[in-house]
Amino acid sequence: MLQVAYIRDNKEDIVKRLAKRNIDATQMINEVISLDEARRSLQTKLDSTKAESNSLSKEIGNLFKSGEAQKANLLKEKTTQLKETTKTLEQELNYKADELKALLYKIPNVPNTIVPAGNTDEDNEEVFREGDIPVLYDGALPHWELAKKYDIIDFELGNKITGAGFPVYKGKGAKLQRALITYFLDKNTEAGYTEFQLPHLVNEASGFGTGQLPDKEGQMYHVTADNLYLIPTAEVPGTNIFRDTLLAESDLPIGITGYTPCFRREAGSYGAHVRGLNRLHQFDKVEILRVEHPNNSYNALDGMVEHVKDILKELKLPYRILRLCGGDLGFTSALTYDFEVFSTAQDRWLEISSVSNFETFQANRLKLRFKNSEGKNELCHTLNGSSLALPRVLAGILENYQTEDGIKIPEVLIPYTGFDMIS
RNA sequence: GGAGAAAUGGCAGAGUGGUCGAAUGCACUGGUCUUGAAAACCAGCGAGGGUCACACCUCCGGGGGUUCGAAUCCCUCUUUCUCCGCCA
Repeated sequence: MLQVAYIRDNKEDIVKRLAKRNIDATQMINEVISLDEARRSLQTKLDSTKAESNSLSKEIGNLFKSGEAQKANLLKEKTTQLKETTKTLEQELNYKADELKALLYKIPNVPNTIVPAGNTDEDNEEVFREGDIPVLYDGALPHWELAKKYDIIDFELGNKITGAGFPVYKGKGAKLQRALITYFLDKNTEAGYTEFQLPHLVNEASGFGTGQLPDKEGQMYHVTADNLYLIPTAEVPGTNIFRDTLLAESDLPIGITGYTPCFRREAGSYGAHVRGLNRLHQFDKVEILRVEHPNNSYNALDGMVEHVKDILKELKLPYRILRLCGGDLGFTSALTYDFEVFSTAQDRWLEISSVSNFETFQANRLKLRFKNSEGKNELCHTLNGSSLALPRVLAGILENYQTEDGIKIPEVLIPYTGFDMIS
């Protein structure tokens, strides 16, 4: 959520930068400003009415004390009137404030100046590419075929137990999955992130804190009996650690990491692009999350990108990094880098990580602040990224590491799997 | 699930109808002292709204009520603790 004061002071710039998302925010921005003006003038009226009745109350108290009950009772009548005025003003004020809030919830974050303009993923800007694309043997298979051939992932069994999009990992497949999780967590903690185990269900307040609510509830599984939501990403419980928090400047930066399953309802879509592990209702992910001083957040973003690069390099997977264009940028993000692994057998790029700086957009909603060197409370910057999302990394490994004799395990993972080949 | 107690500023913790946005301690900031640091002493120090700045308004877990006036009384919800029950 953007801050009203920021909108007031940077109207033109905001409209210009939001245009990169292909939205014309002029009207919304103007409405915010006029709603805020209306809100403030009501607030002023209400405040002075309350001030009057406060001072009358004091007077009444004093009169009763000095035994002048008659005078006091006269004043009481006056306060009754003021009370009614207060009530109506309060109602009007609440109405305006709600309207303003609802509108603010609808305005996405302002893209950073280096975000390229564009509509679709085709307009994303490739900024880096590394790793050799392997030449595979004749008859190389996509991962869903490999999964069947080596009996390591069972999609049909998942259908039986739950439904589409809930695969069952078996034997060496399960072990490889667990190896990846442990390896990612180890890499992250080595880089200074503190490991957390977080709840997989969150309450409504947390959903609002990170922006899944009020508009995107359809994407989450909802446990209606207890009004809880299954997390779509560890970002939700992880970021909400810091809801309503006032930090000392010396607490920054904070880096945390956590493994969680992620649950996403997603609108159903079928075809090769969502086959196998490409898109699931339940998948595993290791997330990194940072709370930063505003002066350092872009530095930190670069650091996170380097960190993810390092992991992919160790896994020896061919990948590229994209700077997302305005049209592809997430609602809450100011700048996002996507990582994609090239899947040779599918002959396409698979998104495996998304690293973003939200600047103060989340912090404003969360009320996540720190006391700065001037003693003033200032909003922190928040960032997060996947490091990494499991299914597509797994798909990438299966497809790129396949040989006619079986699937080789990347060297860095062998200490974690205890085997070097799936055959 | 049953019975009881509690929720107050960054933290701890007083405060049971008016002068309480709230004692005190810790933490923090500035100063004195010191070669420097520590200690000691002095001063400052909650948040949000509002204002050019003041004034002023709101906030004592959330919501509602009583009252001229509520941190304080009542209702309700949530959470925590203690005891009992049940259970991995």
